[in-house]
Amino acid sequence: MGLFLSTVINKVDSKGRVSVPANFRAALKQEEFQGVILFPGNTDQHEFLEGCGMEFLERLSAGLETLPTFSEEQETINHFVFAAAAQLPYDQTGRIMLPREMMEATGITTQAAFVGLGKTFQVWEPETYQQHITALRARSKGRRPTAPALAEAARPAPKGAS
Amino acid sequence: MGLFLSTVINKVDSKGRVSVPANFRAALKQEEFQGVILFPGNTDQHEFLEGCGMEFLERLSAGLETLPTFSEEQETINHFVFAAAAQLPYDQTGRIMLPREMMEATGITTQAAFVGLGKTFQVWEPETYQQHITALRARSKGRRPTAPALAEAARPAPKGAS
DNA sequence: TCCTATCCCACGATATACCATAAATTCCCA
DNA sequence: TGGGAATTTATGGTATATCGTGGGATAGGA
Repeated sequence: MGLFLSTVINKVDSKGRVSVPANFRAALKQEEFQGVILFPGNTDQHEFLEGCGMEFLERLSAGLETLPTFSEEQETINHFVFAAAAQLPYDQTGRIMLPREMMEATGITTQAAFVGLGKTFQVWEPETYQQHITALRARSKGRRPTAPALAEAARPAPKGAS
Repeated sequence: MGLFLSTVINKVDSKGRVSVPANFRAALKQEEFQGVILFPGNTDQHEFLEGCGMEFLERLSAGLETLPTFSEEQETINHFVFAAAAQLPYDQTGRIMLPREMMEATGITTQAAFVGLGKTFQVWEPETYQQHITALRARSKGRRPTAPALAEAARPAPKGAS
């Protein structure tokens, strides 16, 4: 399964269409549903969209089944993720249509930043994202967040682990 | 899996193309994706690029899945590694195209130094790298750098156990 | 009917494929 | 041991294909 990598800013036209970056589409090429899933990102301030492929959602759903059925926690996630999600197929040139309410919630008007985060991605209004990433950087100043994680990955074993 | 060894300086042409050193490519030969991944090295001062193969990133991604989905910690690392990463396939002669913003961030113009670091490598503007290595040398003056005992590393591998 | 979503084209920018050359290395055989 | 010959590697230029983008046509639903 491919990973979503790098950050791309694409234009949103007057009809609400945006090109999904070609490498994002490539990461989802072998999936059955040809398109992406978007749902509101942060539950407090809906300032960005979370995105993924259909298979990821299915895995997430499977993970939620470990929580007690009808528990408040499970219900909360169900509402914020599944109920609010939009299943957006590509048109023939690889574009999707952003639902109006998602554009309004995120402030996206003429541009959208696609931010690859590995198994998922995010969609932001570019300036809002810039502020977000600046804040993130300031918070982790001095620390090197990548170092411990890389040491983890460098370990020889995890290939066949499950 | 091969290791990235030695330091090579290659030319960057007017289109931003650079040859990945042949022995680096050999280290990634058996990987599915024929190319390299680059992302900003130091998060504070982006003066060099970190490089690796796709499988390395996939293992890193798998490691991050042990963190809670959508957690802040996971998201922070994702932003610094995946969002800033570029997936660069070789052309038919083993070259990659350096993204413009990476060249600007590192000061790379006409030359790039590929520095093998074992499981990963780095890409520097040659003069900047020279300063860096000089500083490193000064800092370790008199001391003698040591590595973890080899016996420790050999232990987890049951294959050749005595 | 009107509105909106999907399809169908067409265009410009740019990345990728395809060539060709030169330097360096390895290989082979005298 | 030395001197080519054949490969590999790095590098440069040109052509082709892909991607993002825009606009118009068509179909379907309210």
